[in-house]
Amino acid sequence: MSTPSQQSLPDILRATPPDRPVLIAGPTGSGKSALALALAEASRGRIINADALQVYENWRILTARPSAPEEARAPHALYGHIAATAPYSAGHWLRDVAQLLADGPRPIVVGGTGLYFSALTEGLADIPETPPDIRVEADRMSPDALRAALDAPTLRRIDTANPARLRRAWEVLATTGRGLADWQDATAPPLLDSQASTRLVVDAPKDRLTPRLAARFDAMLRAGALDEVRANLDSWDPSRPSARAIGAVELVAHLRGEMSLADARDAAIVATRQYAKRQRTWFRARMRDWVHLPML
RNA sequence: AGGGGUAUAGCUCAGUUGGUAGAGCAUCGGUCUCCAAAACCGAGGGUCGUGGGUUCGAGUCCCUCUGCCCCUG
Repeated sequence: MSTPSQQSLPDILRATPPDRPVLIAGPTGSGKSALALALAEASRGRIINADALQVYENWRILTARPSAPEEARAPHALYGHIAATAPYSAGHWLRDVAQLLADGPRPIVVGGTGLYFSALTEGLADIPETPPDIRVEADRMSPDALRAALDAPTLRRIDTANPARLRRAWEVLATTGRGLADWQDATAPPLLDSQASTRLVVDAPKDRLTPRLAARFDAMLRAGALDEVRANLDSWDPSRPSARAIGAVELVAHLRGEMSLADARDAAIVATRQYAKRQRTWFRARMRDWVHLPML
């Protein structure tokens, strides 16, 4: 990853008082982590992870988590603090962040998970966690059955063609007895005041990012990604949230002899590219009023 | 060299008794208030290897050539 130029950093710092929170969003491989680190070093801030997969303890190489030497250069939080077997979601993350914002050095929230940033700056309905057994039940139900059980306001609001959204809505209704739409209407103000924080998006043009993503995956392989995946092989469970790391399923398939390394590599790179596209779409549509910086 | 098979979208393949082509994946665009590196929605893309022939009409039948695969020498 590239280091931010000496020119843009002072500009950013000048615009941000010492205690002002900084948010840095950007697609994978856009160099946002390096920017965050430089900023944290220069302003004695604390880097807070906003990436759904970098929270898992078992993936360091595969999720491009900051290395130990990098973590030593500035305080880091919410990196690898969750066990591979544990459930985690936007709600967990927001609660973790709330504690970190309560006190401590200036927060520099950096990551690529758009939903986490939206939860932080726009709010997230404070819905109780769904118990595992309810979730299992939802997984077993057909889309039609889920639809039939939902309340009208929620059905009107969600994408009823999306099984994941149907399941989520049903889980909320089943555990709380209250419709998802109703909960969302009661969403409390966001944890972070957008006006009182510096919000940055690193724009990464497709033409420049695509070759980088391929090179980065190859670098991960050279850095020992296969060994990292091998260490997860015995307890591998594809249904776990931590199993969603891009490249994990592909490399597991290869280690099990179901796919050549070349095919696994290609598939992982394709998945990475598709992910970056979704991130770009989110940032473009939902972060219009953020400050957009060009990728370095 | 002889025999057989095959050649349809970027890739892997479907195309019924001849009526000017479809799918999955990829690509491109979008949606998304908690499994979000997830899930979902939409769009573009093919002179059907070449040249002839039969026919009102050929991806579909016949012949030529070319490429690839298998078998035999």
